[in-house]
Amino acid sequence: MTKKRVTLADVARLAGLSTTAASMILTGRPDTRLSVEAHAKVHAAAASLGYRPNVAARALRTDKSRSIAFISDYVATTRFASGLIRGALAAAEEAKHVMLVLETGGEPAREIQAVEAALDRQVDGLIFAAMRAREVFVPDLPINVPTVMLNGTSARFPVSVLPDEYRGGQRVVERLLEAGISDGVVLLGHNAEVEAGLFRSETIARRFAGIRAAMKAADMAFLAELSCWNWEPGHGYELTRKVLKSTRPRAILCLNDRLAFGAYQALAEARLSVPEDVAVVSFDNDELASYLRPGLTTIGLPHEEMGRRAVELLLGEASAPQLIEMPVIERGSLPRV
Amino acid sequence: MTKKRVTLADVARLAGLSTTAASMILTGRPDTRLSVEAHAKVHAAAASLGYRPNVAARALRTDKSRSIAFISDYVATTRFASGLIRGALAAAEEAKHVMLVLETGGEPAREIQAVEAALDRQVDGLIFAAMRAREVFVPDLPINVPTVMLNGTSARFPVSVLPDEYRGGQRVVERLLEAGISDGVVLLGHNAEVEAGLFRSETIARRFAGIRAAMKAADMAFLAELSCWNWEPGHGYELTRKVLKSTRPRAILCLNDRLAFGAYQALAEARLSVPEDVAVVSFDNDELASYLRPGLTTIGLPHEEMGRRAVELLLGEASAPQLIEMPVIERGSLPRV
DNA sequence: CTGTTAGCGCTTTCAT
DNA sequence: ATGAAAGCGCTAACAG
Repeated sequence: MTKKRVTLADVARLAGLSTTAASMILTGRPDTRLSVEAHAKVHAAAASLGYRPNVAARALRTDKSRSIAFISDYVATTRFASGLIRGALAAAEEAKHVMLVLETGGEPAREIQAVEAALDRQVDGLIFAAMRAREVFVPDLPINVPTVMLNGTSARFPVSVLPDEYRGGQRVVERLLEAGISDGVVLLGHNAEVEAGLFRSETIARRFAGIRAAMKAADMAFLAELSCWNWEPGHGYELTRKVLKSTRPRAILCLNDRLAFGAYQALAEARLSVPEDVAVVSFDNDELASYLRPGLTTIGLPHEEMGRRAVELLLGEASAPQLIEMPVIERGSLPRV
Repeated sequence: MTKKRVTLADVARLAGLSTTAASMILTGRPDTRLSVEAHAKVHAAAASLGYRPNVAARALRTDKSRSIAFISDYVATTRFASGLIRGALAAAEEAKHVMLVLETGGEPAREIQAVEAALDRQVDGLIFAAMRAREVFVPDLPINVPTVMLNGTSARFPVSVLPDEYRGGQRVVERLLEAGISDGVVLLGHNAEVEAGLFRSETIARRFAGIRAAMKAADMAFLAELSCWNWEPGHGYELTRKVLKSTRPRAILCLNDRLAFGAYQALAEARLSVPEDVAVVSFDNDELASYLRPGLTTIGLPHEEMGRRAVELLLGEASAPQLIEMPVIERGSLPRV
């Protein structure tokens, strides 16, 4: 159990060389000219002993720990955005880095602890991730490692990765047009404050902006705009039920998939079929979207790609914010003409 | 940016003491008898400089890195079991540890890399987590730190944390009885091979065993057993549709919430209401369960609790496998009498 | 071409 | 009651 680990000195000894030589050979430094024979001996020794470098020791010496920290409010553990962490994990692995995951619940005290815990371990970089894209609280501590904001922004750290919501908003309208639908569209999930960027998320405001811009460009107007504060299935259900009493929309544009889910329930209750009677299109590409019958056509939040990009920016060089394209996920709730 | 970090030596110098004294005071060693004054000076110096210990250096010296590794197949990033990671994260934080998360996709090569990456960083313990509880592949490497299996088992490492599926199986039947339902129950998601423990998961086999035992104890028999290999909404829908053609069940017992989701769709289509016409009960407590109308009563997989327990076992002392209770989550698809 | 030496920042005997 | 010195495992100057 407590068999001592093999050290570089052991390898050097077995190879009959100095630790310096062993170190140089094992780390593959280019400028050094040790004999081919020496290389062979060291590698053989390392292999036979099962040598593994002690990263802590190396970090102490080189100031490079080959690890990064992923600090998030809730995102790490939310179905909704676990894609962020998965993408980040994959990119980190490719770069032979390891990722610490820290959750803060959005509480300042835990934020501080998390940053300190990460910095104390000499991480090579920090990712601040947010469940809802917005200005992220970053504790006012000295941070002397590269930092990127993921699905959020910070005045202090300009490098951020965000979904291209404006373009996504345009796309959903364009997609409606492609389906031959240019009127009778109900907007589900409107909220004036959010649209003004006051709450929830700046990026959602951009989603609205994109939608408005495309509507205007196509000279379209909504048949109705149904407002609610939260975007849960229950709200989608109630609002859709209500609107169906007074009018018969041709399509429902939902601000997220959970609202769409509720809309489906109300539509089914009213014996209206999707997409023949009423088409539905939405945002997020929640797992839900594939469970629905028919599958929900939705503008996906590219979480995995975002997570990956964040790590690449962190480990490479970058200074500009990055907008990641939101793909149209075709499923069947909105056919093409 | 590259302002050098404050070291213990800086603190000692400012306090006018040796690093030894500073170290002892800051780590709060009990047996030492430095003057109260010395304590005050060191703490003041540390605070004014914003001193933070270098964990890598400390780890090198003490062989304790205050970090653990969470190695999983997919679980870290799956909505289904992100609770595992969240619980583990919370417990690690409480114990002032940090958690490395590694994903292997179930590929042996990546498993090996992950274990090596973790061990190279001197982690204090390893958690192997599986998305589906079963015998987990653990690479055949020397592992000299405490290890616990989470939602899985390994012959090599006896400490494991699993849901108490047998008891959960019994509970669902007992709950049906409480609702006054003792016949007309359809089992949705039967699979002979799985039940025999041959595929998918050993724990699911125990779920079946618990169900069977409780049925027998109550002298009940299923009206029908609908088999399928995968447990996706589509299967639940199709099978329910089919069974409704020939019979009218009083209740549907689903092996997971996704099947139940499909069953709801078929029931709605047949204009049968839940729970008045047909009651539904299920397993997992997927997020889905709360979206349904009415909410789905389900036997929850206690992921968060499991993750938490795994870390506690890892950091404390433990040698026995742990069975975590599966709670009945009441929602409305199965009223009490 | 290869080895010696000196730390990285910290804890820990062991003296004083 | 306090400090000097050694050393964890590794890398990087600098000599040979």
